[in-house]
Amino acid sequence: MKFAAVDVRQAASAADIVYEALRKAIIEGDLAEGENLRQDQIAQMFNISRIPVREALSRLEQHGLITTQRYKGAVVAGLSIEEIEEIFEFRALIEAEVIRLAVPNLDREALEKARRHCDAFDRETDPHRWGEINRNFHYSLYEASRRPYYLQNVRSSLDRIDRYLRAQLSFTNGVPRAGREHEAILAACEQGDADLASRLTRDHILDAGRSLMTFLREQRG
Amino acid sequence: MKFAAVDVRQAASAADIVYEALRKAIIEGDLAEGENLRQDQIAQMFNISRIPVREALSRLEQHGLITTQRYKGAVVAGLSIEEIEEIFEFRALIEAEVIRLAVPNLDREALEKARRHCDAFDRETDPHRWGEINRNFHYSLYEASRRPYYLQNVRSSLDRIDRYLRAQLSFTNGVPRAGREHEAILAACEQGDADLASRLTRDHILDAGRSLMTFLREQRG
DNA sequence: CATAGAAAAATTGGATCCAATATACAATCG
DNA sequence: CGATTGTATATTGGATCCAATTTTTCTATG
Repeated sequence: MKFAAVDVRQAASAADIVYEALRKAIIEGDLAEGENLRQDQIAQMFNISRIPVREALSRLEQHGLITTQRYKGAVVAGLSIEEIEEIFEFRALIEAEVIRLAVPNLDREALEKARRHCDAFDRETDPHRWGEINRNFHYSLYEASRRPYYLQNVRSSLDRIDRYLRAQLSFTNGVPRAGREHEAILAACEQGDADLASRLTRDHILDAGRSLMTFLREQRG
Repeated sequence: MKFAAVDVRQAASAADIVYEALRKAIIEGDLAEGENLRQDQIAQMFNISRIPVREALSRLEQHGLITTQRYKGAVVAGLSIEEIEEIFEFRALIEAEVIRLAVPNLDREALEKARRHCDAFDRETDPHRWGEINRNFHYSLYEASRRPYYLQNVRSSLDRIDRYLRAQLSFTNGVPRAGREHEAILAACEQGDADLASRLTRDHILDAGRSLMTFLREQRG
């Protein structure tokens, strides 16, 4: 018997849907840090019971996106300046290595894809989309590293600080600079210079971290 | 009225207890990879309902220690040779950096603690304890890095491959070598040579990875 | 005896209900 | 009037029950 190849991914469970929705809302900054997350309220929003909501919240807590206290509930986790600095330092280390490993494997297709995301980033005017496109650009290069575990950690660390990064990109004029740095990274990749791409990626992340720090220090006083 | 200050930490929930117990069993290799984990069976072992068990399993899945399929249940995750290699490579990167950051902060107390764990590792004859003592030794140095996020990732990556490492230490004679490498790392730390400690840590992890690879390739055929 | 199909058992995800505890607010007492 | 105590409400963690689906077992048939 012949049949079309169908993506038979298991339909997402309710807990999966809630988890993804809350994760997205947190990393995009739609849920402010410190905001209360009531199980019942979330359950009603999705028209489900609290059971899958609890499961979703438990997962979010494992990833450090929320904190929970018995009888008190969950709140969106806030990060101190020191914690944010540490995560940027970590990202610089990991992502510099990931792109170093990726460069030898980058083919024409991957480079073209990265080019499209790079251009899209420069053209985009909606602040809410910068974060997404920024991820797409970096991931399109990182994927060639063929290191799923590294990528999982890249994603996890970026998830934690993405909302701050997005806020900074929106409130300051960090976008043109990020765009230029993207161009330089992509050029190094196109020339097959792994060391240069690695150094530029590291600097790109540390620069963004420093900008964010000054932004936050002044915002938080 | 005077009274003693008491640690009023919230008693762990049932889900926490199950999570920690299963995590320990998996990383210590008491649960073999591929082994089925039935919610009902686990619930009965702990005399609780399936609800907290499900929550614990959901968390374990987030950490990559098990995989689940609807209507089929959970199995202890097995890692391919490539996945294990990648995790060792990742650990080498992270832990080399962590110890570099730690060395300047190591005080007399931390060094003495590390020395005790180092000696205990050499003296220990029970294979089941090597993994634990190995962790204690490395963590006692890493903690001085004052990088909680790095340490979280160190723990998470070590969790995934610890059972293979323990098996290899038990079945081959990798312990004396690891002991010598620990000595060298500790000596570099005592001399305040961060770069050397970093290089030695990196080599220590990569060496262990290579030993494990040859062990596994021959074991798996 | 081998095999296809039906029935039974096993197993998970989710809904509803209950117990435990924190918080907010009213009642009481000095 | 302020402080303290009691009570009602809000909220979470867990138990029990139900629905959906897979796996296994049994049975009928060629």
